[in-house]
Amino acid sequence: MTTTAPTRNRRNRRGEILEAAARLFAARGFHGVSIEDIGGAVGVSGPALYRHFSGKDALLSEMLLDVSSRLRASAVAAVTSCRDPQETLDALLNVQITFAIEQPALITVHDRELGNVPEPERRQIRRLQRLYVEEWVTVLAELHPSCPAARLRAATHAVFGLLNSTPHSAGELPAQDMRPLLHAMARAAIDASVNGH
Amino acid sequence: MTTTAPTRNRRNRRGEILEAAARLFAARGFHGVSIEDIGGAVGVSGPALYRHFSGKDALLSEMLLDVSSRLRASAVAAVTSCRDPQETLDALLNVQITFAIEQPALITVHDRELGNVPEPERRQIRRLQRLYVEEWVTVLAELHPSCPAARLRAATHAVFGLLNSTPHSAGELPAQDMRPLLHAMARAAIDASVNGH
DNA sequence: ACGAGATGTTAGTCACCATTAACGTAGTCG
DNA sequence: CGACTACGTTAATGGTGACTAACATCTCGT
Repeated sequence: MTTTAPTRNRRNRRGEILEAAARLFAARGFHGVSIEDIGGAVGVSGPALYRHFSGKDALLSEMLLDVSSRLRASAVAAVTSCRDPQETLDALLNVQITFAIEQPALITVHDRELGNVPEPERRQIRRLQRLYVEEWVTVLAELHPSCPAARLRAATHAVFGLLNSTPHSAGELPAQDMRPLLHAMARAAIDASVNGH
Repeated sequence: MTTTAPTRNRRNRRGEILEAAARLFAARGFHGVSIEDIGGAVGVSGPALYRHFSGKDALLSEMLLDVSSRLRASAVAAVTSCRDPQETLDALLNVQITFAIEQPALITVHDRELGNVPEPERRQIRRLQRLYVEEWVTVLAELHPSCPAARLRAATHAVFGLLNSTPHSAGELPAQDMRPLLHAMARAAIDASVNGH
């Protein structure tokens, strides 16, 4: 019964909370979720959260900081491990697709709730997001040097919108089919965005 | 001086309120905006809103009902006024692009805040949204009869994500360039989504 | 001019919610 | 054995916010 009890019980309360909070924030928005709700979702009640986080804001900050760091880190890894820009672009697509499919709640919160993060860490998250976008723009610029950067940036945001649509098409298609579909659509959209440049 | 005064002053308070509320809801989320905030944004203060709407929920309901009705109506118009499915698809793309570029706040609220609409009208909004999606799926199915409907639906949602990215790439590109860019990307993405079917 | 309706205003009221206080209960380690 | 730490619990507390009440004002149609 109590096989992994000591480790299971102690470890991961923090993680469980972050996960439950992400799901709730994605569904009802930061202000639509109470501390009590989050506690309830992991089986403890209310103020127990303050044993793990200094407050609701801090919880959100940590969540977004974690997401944007991981995205950026994956992008950097993709860029440094590929020779060919084409190959790099594929790798970047896979990073974003994996994230969008495996962590839809986090992706949703990531692009909706930045405004609720208090100032010190807000700046840092924005910085990471900007750097992430720039990884994409740099690769695209290598592939299409004559295309203006503003256009590449707009195209990049559009592709993010496309890929992050997964939460909306929730149960429509199995992940196994969704992945190549998104990849193909995004590739085609990117190619079209630089046509004539 | 008082040319259009009587009409201007009296009429449109309602409209002004809906517009201001849309902007605020898009920026900070339904629960992040107070009645006082909305009133302040149109120069009246707080409870004056209850002269125009029965409550905050009703305000949101009306806003989303209006958006989804307009979208669906435009889609129906596009479908009935075109012979060729290709032409119809172009018209649908233009509908969504126009909306996304001209009413970014409404589009944002439209796909984030449905969860905060109370039950009776929630169902109706969902219905309109579903019908709108089905207009797209129907047209796509005519163009690619062998492609499974689930795949077309997922592709449609992905295209919406792409087109609705405008609020994110806010000032990047002038609307004049944004429009053809989005059109080209969406077209290409759609074509890619049915490749091999 | 007068009463009605439409539109605002300010001062409650009541609920909800983030956060803190004060108080247990285990396990751990000396 | 103790204390120390990690984690929870149930009561405040204080602020905010939706909504209501009571009280103007302005514009009309008559």
